[in-house]
Amino acid sequence: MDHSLKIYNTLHRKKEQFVPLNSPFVGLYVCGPTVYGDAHLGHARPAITFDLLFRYLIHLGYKVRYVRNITDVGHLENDADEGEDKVAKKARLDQVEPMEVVQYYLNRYHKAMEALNVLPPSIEPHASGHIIEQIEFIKKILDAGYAYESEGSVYFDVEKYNKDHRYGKLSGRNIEELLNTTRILDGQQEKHHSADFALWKKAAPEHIMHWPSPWSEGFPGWHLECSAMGTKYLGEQFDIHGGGMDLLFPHHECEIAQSVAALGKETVHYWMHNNMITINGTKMGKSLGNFITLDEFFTGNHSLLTQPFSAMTIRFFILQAHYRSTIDFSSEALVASEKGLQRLMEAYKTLINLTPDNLSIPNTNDQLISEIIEDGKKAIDDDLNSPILISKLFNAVNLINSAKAKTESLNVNQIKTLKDFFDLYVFKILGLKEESSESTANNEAYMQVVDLLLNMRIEAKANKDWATSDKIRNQLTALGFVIKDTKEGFEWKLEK
RNA sequence: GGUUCCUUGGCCGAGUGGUUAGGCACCGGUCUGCAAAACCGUCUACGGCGGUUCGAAUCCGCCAGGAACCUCCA
Repeated sequence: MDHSLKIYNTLHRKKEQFVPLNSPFVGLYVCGPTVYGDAHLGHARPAITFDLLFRYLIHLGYKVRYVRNITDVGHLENDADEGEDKVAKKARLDQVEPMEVVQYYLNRYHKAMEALNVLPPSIEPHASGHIIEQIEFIKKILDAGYAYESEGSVYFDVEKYNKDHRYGKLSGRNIEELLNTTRILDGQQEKHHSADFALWKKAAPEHIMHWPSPWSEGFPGWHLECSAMGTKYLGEQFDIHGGGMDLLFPHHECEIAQSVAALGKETVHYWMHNNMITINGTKMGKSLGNFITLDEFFTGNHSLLTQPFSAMTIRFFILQAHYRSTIDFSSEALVASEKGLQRLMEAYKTLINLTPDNLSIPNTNDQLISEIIEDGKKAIDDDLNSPILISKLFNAVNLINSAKAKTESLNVNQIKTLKDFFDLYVFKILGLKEESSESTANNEAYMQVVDLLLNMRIEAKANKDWATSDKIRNQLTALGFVIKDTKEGFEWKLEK
């Protein structure tokens, strides 16, 4: 592939040229949700970030296998190796089967992702559907000597691993200190060290989610699913592993340790991490209780929201910040995004309906247009810098609007070039789309009625009957229509 | 306490050792019967103190404030 995509590799803390292992194939694994509650704004970020990457890699011509897992077992509350399973707890509270919880929230997650125009991944494996693979993975780690069994559970031996390899290379932690300082204080009987993490947990009698294994009736540790399913579908070595920055330690650190212990080599070439969404400067998170679900955004039904926000506004809001920066949520910021997105989309419509100037009319916009396009491509190549790309799109918006106002000139070739630019970057790569306005045949009559009214208003205006013309406009406005007077007559649309 | 990171104008948010980011808001103008929309233009910046440099908001140090991870979180 001929491209110059650079991505920031958390493993080396720098941007690196992206070179796939087996071009034209690219393996991409992203940590998906634990399905025990509705998706919130924070879930939208990795989904959209890696959707952008997925779309761009496809555009570059790669055959991408995108795996995004569903965690439906093994994710415990409070401590990695203590506490109740999140899904099981929800099931107990709601008095339903754990798999009912999983199915219910998974359906809702899919619906939210579709609204956000996030492409479905190639494979969406469930942890509970890969218990056998996870058991096999544990056996390999045991055989290699980096795990031990203790009262029916199996733990990863971090201290031993750290002697041969470096535990903490991704997160930059010095585990030796951790081991030394916590060893004595640790009250947990089963584990040799507090830093050790569970690969397999023996199920307590009241535990409702458990499977047979060589060690006990139990369930797999949380970190294991990604190692097992990632290598199953993408191979023992694959290109990109993504997820939220909060997963860097311990989750991704443990994944590396598991892979190296079981397979003797590192699995992932590029680690990518999206930053958090903050609210009043503090992380928005499930456990912090300050999150807003995506449904609440769509309905506006939350005390922090002044109005509903569409899925595309959310998507645009997220894309307006670089994925490695925190992004601070506020209703005000979302209103700004909503208006900006509207302006971008309007400009596209304007562009399509633009009457081209004669080719013989000289203008100097060829250079400007190629600069905009070149800079936009460079931006996305530079570690997916969507905010810069968007700023370039707005430069194009400016040009388009100026052409409409006849202060700039665009010929047929330039219009075509700009349209291709928008089609590719706005719709295909950034994944923005028109809000669904069902202009079906059913609406045909209604649209003609509005046109009729506005034509009557034109007549009234011609007769300088301002009372009638204002009455039509004001009443349509009150109903939610936006009326624009133009040189040619009028334009209208229905807001929301 | 340990590790890592951040601090940009009214708000959100890029970027950078010397050249307009962009969006939203505000203000002035063009257009309009009046508006809206659109267009043009103006205005608010790089936390504080030192240092390196011809030049730093950009590099270094210190200080202040904030955040993330070190327990589950995208």
